[in-house]
Amino acid sequence: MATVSIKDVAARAGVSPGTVSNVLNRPEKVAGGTRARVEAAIRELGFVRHGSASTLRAGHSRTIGLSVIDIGNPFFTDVAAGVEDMASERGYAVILGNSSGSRMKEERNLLVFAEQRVRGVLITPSDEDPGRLDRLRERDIAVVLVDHPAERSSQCAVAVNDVTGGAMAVGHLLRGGAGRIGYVTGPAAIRQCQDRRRGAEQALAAAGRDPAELREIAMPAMTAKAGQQAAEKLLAEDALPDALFCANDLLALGMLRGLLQAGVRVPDDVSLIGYDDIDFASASTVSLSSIRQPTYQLGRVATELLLDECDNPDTHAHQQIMFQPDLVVRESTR
Amino acid sequence: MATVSIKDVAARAGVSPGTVSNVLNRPEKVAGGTRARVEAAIRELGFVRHGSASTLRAGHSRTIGLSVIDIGNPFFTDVAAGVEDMASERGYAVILGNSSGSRMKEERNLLVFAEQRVRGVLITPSDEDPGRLDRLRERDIAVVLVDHPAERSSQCAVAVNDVTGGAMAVGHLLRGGAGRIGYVTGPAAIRQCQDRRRGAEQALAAAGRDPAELREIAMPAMTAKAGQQAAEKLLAEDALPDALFCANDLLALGMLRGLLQAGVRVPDDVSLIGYDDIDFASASTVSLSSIRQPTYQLGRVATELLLDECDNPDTHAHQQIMFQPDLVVRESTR
DNA sequence: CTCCGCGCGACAAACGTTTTAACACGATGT
DNA sequence: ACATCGTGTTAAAACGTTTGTCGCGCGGAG
Repeated sequence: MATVSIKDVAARAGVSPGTVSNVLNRPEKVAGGTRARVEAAIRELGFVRHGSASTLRAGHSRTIGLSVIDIGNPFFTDVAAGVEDMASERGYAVILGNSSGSRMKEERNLLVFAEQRVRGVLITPSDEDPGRLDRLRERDIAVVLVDHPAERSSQCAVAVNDVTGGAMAVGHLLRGGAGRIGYVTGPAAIRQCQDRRRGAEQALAAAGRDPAELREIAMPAMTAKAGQQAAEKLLAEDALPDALFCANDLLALGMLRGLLQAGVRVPDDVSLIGYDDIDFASASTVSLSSIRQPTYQLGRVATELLLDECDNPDTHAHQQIMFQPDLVVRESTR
Repeated sequence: MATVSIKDVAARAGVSPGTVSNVLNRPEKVAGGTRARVEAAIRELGFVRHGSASTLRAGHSRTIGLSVIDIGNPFFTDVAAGVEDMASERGYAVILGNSSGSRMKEERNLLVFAEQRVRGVLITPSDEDPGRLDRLRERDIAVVLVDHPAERSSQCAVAVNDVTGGAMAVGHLLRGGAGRIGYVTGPAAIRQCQDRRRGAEQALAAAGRDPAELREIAMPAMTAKAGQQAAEKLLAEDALPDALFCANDLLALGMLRGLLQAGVRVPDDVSLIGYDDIDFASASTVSLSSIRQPTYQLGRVATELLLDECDNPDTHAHQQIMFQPDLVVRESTR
């Protein structure tokens, strides 16, 4: 039958509703005996607090939103795992929003977050427009950028240095003797793609080469399928580069499949390096060299910053944290 | 400046709050001119409905919960994609809960769902105890089982025939001339593991062999890491089976890595087949034979059933839908 | 013996929406 | 001219919590 409310619990325990609420939210304020009686009543009646009522009255929820670009990408799954662990340690629930790289879907997810009155939002923005985020902040919703450097110092952000990562990747290719290098990337709006390219160009320059040599193959998505299409595109032309740097491992795995199917040998004909070092990178046909990032940590730390901002708004100091990536060499590069 | 409420909108548009609510929920009930005025006010003030207040008063939310066993497994990511697409087409938001195979976490996620007063729950249960689900139903929360057959006809369920799939896999191994066959599986509590084994045994019996021959290697998780550990376990013994059937592709990929590292050739020394046909199965060192399931469809259809049950509780007829799997032969099997 | 302070609970007023019943007002039919 | 009806809108009562204020009773200080 109908839902059991705080009133029913109060009646059963012989106290007032307010006291039940206190037991729930500030147990230390209520005397031991009373508390025990209330807790017993809660258990017997199977009471579960009405989150909406609580949110409505209290003005805020115990919920945070997480908006990612592609939940199908193991990189984001790992981040999400870190977020979820930290959030549930602190008693928060996570609403996940997947933008699939579509600005419209991202927008809609943020709307859902706003409607649910989440306490804060973790977001890996799919483009550089800060407007949406400002609108959230106007609504008293804390925002922490994930895998994206801060746009200003008045906000928290957690990122990994993508320029360094890009330089590591291409530096490694150059040390392997690569001549012409191709950069397989995703939508131009995605900052990670830009930064990794900048790093690649720096590595070229550092080796005394012209950064403009870098041949860019841009795809509309950063999935394995897109990677395979990039391979087809590349093969349709005459001259294959000596080495390919892919902006993430999914692209690289798709590229690898595409190349192998066409009889191109990796790394003998073409060196190939990815980015993210997802689990599957080491399991692929030719195991994939890649750039490793502290993914799970990224999620955990971002969540910690967000919850600190929520729970201690006065003492909170905004932080911009930048992790460093690592080069992982496997079979796909000379 | 606090949040803008329906009252502010009403004042601005010169109507009563009730009318604004009508514009929001039953636009056809309000006259064209008024509606336009209200909509303008909403836009100008940047009003966004307070979901909690709405849920509180209406008695139910526009939210469903999705509880999966391992969001790190691409199988579930695909299911989740189907769920999310269908849900957002129908105006529902999805709260994702990942149980990581832990009963306690599953329990906690269901509690969060209950607190949020989700309209319904999609769940791939991590064990066979129906008690939790009954408790949800008592609270008027619809439940649809995903990738799990119904326990009774008074509920909806969407599944893929795992017995058939298991039989397909082992039948294929037998046709390849396999002698001793090993079954690498996960926790005994997971039904999929049991059913796939039953199918495997049926295939053995059908080939005139003793089902008891099937050598079972059970692991505590169904991840790539567990698969690699299974390989180590197997290699520590004397006699390797001729063929291995892994209960999912992650186990199979881990097993593959473990075997290759030890110098075992696949499929020459050992045939290997997985289950789920995740994207990465075709990209692995030796591309993986597997059993394909209509994953995305599974999510979509399950959500459709759930929302039908929520939106048309009277006319809703419970359905149990069973899809059929497909055999995908690649390089890892003879 | 009185008074103050304090710990513990009760009371009641919100929070922002939905929804029901009632109402105003023209149009329609007799 | 009157009753009837339909359309569009309003007023007000919920929904289940949280929280600030207040009151009670008890122990210790004066």
